[in-house]
Amino acid sequence: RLGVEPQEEGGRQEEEDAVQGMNVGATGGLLGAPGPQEPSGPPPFHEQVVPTGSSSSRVIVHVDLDCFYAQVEMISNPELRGKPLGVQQKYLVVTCNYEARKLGVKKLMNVRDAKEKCPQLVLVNGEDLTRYREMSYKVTELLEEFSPVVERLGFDENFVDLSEMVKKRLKQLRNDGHSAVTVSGHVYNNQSINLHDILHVRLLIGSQIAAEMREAIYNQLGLTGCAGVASNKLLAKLVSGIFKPNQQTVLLPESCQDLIHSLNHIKEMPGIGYKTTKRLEALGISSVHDLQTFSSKILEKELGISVAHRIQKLSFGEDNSPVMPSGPPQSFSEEDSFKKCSSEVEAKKKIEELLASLLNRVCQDGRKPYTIRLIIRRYSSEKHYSRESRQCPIPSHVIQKLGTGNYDVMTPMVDILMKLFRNMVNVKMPFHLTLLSVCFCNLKALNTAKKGPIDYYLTSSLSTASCSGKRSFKMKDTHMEDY
DNA sequence: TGGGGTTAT
DNA sequence: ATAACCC
Repeated sequence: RLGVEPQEEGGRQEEEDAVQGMNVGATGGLLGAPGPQEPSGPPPFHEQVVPTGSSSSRVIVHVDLDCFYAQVEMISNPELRGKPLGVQQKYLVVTCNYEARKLGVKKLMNVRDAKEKCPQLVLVNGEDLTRYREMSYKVTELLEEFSPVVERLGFDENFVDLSEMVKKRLKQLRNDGHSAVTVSGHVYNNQSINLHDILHVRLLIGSQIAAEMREAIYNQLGLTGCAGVASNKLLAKLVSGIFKPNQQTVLLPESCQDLIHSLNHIKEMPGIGYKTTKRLEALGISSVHDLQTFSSKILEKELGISVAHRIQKLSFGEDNSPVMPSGPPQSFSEEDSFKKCSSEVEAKKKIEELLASLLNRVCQDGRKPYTIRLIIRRYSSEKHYSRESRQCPIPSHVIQKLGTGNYDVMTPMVDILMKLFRNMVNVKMPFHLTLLSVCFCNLKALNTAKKGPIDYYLTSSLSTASCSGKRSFKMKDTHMEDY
């Protein structure tokens, strides 16, 4: 099931996947040397078990763009190339290019510290995510052309399940009856490749596809990035970061333990976050080895069976979570943080601003949100930050006016949001907020032409009306009562 | 710490 | 509605 353990299901022959008549040449690309050839070693890979197909052994790629926001900014303004560049949100440098990193700038560094370290640092404001978001989806869509199963992680990372593509290429190789399989990019640990091992061969083909993906992303979008190829998402993600800007690496199964033990602390394990790390540390667990060898029973009692089981699997490099196709977003939100907001009118202005941007976005998306949410963060001196939210359904008459552009949808929405606001914040008492956010969720596709017996009643006469993408919602002068 | 996202409970 | 996770 986990694909990490090559031995798992011994010798069944799956005719479909057997590669016959393939002349396996020497190889190595960058690093590969033919593996040791024991006289009574493994059979040639075209005779081996190929546990692919349903669930056994997968080939996963993790694609991770280099300093994504900075790259987008350099494309927007090529004069920034070659200079140390930081992208600023409020008083933070959230990311920076490699020129800036060489000079000591780090991600999420305070602007003052960054300027001190690097006085020549050029800063651009990155609080408006629009261009980043658009470029991000172009990357995902490009990857979806290779294989439809693409999962986004943030704006700059994607997982792709290559298992089916690899299977097809193996078949093709068999039909062509020849050709050496070589690796593209680095092999983790400089491990020797064994072309008689079908798992190695499949991962090498994955590395070739990964290289093609990076080439396509560069040629079509002008972006560079890293890739990691392995048998599950955890390992692919960990290995993608081994050679850092604009390179790729593949993990062969025999080096899996080395990879996970190269983590210095469990907090570096994707899936183990801030809270879990604290709880594990309280149990005396700090290294991957600590977690591997800790009593499962006690861990379950402490963290619950679900989390305990999942993270202990992770500590062995095992991760059976599927690559879930992300598809279109589940929610749209806009937020703004600030030092202080302490009056209702001030809050209303900020909420109107957030809402105006959101309405444009949701309009361009084409689907309609059925739920709206308001999120706040209250000032608190020491407490680790926590947010509060209130949500409610969007009235159906408002939903229907949502993409039409003809009616004022701001006013009823602002009214709803201010009710949510007063539900959370007692405006008769002093308050101090440091963040406001508005979120549209529960998105549903417009009813398209297909008419089930039920669909008929749900169809709105206005549902496909105009949204050119040019018009924008105004914040002042909010009554646009043109019928 | 920003300005986003996701899923699970 | 919150809490955890991810970037």
